[in-house]
Amino acid sequence: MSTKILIADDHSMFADGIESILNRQDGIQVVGKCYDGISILPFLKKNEVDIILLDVNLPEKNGIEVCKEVIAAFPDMKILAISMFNQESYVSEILKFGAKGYILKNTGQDELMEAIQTIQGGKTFFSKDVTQTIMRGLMNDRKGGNKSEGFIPKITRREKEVLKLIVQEFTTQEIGKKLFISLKTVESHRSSLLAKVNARNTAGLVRIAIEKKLMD
Amino acid sequence: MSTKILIADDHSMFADGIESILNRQDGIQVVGKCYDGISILPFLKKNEVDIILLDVNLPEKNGIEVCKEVIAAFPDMKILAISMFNQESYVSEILKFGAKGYILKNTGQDELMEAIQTIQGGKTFFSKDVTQTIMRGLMNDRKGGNKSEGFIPKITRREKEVLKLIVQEFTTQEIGKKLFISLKTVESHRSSLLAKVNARNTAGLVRIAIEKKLMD
DNA sequence: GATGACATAGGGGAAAACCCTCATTTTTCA
DNA sequence: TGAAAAATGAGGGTTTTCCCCTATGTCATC
Repeated sequence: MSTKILIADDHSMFADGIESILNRQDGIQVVGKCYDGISILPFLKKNEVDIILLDVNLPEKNGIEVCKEVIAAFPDMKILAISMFNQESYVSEILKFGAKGYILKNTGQDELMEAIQTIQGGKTFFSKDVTQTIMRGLMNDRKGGNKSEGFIPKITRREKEVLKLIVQEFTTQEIGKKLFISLKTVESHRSSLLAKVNARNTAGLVRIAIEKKLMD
Repeated sequence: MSTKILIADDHSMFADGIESILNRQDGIQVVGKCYDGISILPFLKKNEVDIILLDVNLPEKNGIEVCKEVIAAFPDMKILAISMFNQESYVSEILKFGAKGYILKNTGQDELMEAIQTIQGGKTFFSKDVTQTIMRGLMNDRKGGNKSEGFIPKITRREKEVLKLIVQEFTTQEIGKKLFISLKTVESHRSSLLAKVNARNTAGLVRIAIEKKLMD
């Protein structure tokens, strides 16, 4: 009776590597790999899975969205979030949606095994660095108030088109001509974009778009 | 007589994973792992290595720097660059310094093996996506005429301060107050910045500033 | 068939960015 | 110790962005 693991990461080299590590371990069995966010739920419906190793930064549908959906459909699913970045916003966001642990990609395989075993045992697990980040975040929250910083906005198809053109230095007018829509419509999309990413101006919009890879 | 490989990546989970994959292969032997840029040269001086799998985005000293140094000390060293990002600037930069190949972290293990064998055979290897990126970059160069595109403009100390604040969404007026200078002065710096990076507006300035890491 | 999200688009106005020219002082460095 | 580079700033203009408001047609979904 081994622990069944699903790996969800768009970097297949990474996913394959983890699989190779885990399959050498006793009592652990990698039952599947998903290279994007949308194929996870369908997989879970057809296969038995104990723990999902979930990359926070997935294309198409990011890890936080996926986590929300998975927990909604399978409330007891154990999700171990894995991320490149030790960002307080990611950590707190995905934990809010029911992830049982959060580790960084620069943690060693010993710690990975420890995390899996801890979570399989029903407890939670966090990398040391992550714990620190959370603590720092909490302290800042008390100081800074209760802004829901870092939450990932959902950008629509059209908004994304506009966003790409903005980042490519086209003006609102030029974007209108390119997309065969009115200047005013482009302005609408710009406004929505600014509101969604919580930016004050184009500079912030572009920075956040790049930081959060909103154009992929 | 197996191919001796050194893995250089700060995400040890990734490095361990690759190691696990490679060690299953015949004729390949992972002889070491480095988790930062500075430990690579010392390792090479003490160990025999055929191919380095080098992450482009290393902490402390990035992959491009490392590549330059390694090739300077070991001109025949075969370096396969690995990166999360398919950015033309990274690709062309590290190839300029003697890397023999460039693959993305989202390529599968088959392609990884192919890349290693190709490079070990003395040839070069690039992911399909990367090839496309390079081609696009070259075509843009030709279209753009004979400007030395991608050349790094020299940003002055003050300009850099202004730039940082622009990227942080401050307006010209606010920047003036923060730096105790006139709005007009800030406008001057903005103009110089736009001209130096060859951008049409703030959007481009911010994008290029991030792409070229002008704020470090 | 209603509800909600999305895309469309207009008017009007305030603010910010952008562009040109020019000039003075300060720093840097060869 | 000069010349070059950088930093400062003004006047006066155009363009673009940003921010309100409202409104309509489409499409999916419940």
